[in-house]
Amino acid sequence: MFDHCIYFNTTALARQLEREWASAFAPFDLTPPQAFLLRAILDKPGLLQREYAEGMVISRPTATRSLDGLMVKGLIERRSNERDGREQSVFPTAAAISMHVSLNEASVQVARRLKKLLGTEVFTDTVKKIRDVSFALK
Amino acid sequence: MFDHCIYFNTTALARQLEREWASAFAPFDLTPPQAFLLRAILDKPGLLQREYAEGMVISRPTATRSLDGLMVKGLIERRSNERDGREQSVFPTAAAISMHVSLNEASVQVARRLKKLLGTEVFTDTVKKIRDVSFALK
DNA sequence: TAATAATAGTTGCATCGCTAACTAATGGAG
DNA sequence: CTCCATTAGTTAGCGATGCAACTATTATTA
Repeated sequence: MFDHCIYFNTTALARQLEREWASAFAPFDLTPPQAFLLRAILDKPGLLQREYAEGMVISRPTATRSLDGLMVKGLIERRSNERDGREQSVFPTAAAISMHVSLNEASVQVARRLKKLLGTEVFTDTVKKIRDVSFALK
Repeated sequence: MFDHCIYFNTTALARQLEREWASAFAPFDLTPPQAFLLRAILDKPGLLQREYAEGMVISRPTATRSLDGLMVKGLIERRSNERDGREQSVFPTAAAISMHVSLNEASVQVARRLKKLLGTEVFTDTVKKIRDVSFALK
């Protein structure tokens, strides 16, 4: 019934992909949102929470709680900024740093499997189109 | 950083689209998931909860709770099946039926706007590609 | 027929996401 | 310098979603 609806099909796909990446990150005891946020922090440590929120395209409240979760797991730490008391810079702990490579690898493997399943070209073009729509909506 | 990641871009787009359709359905006091489920029921009344769950690509527990919400709003009713005591058929109330046309229209209008924004061809092709990935993951 | 398996639906629990509203700190205008 | 606006982050409250485990009912099998 909603075959041509971009909302319906995108949200459905998002849920399916969530499951794929959940399996991939399960060995690390991380959910996909946690894992992606951590990967962003590992890639560019020391940014503000706000900046990670922007990068992940989530609201700041969501970022607060995701970071809370990562802190409970001992994977990040917040450091207050001296020049501006409002800001908090986020850094990965040693435990997180030791996961860096394998975390990225886990994600790459899922993507690789999908690429094979769909064909590299289709895969790449699909991602590009999704990004285009996303960009147009900003 | 996740520019080429299908998970990241799809979930981000899903959240953006959620917002677009939320505005469209706000006048009806319905969230997008509620509105889409109701539209499915209006389109094909009398199916089992399980069947609507399948159609919407959500789990049965989620369907249970979404239908609870629609029932509280007086938009659907559940009827126990006599031949099989486990089953419950779902029907729209008169109140829901009176919303049918304008509900669909509200959704069409958002889609129309996006189509214009992106170009009909790009739009259609994007939806098709998203569906292809979704199908491949089944 | 009695025991077991399968199915429909629900409930408990957890995560993720949002908006609105809040606190605390900084910046700017007067 | 003081008042007001802005900004970073948090909290409260809600809905959506899933998995695991449960109840009730029906179907199957021995």
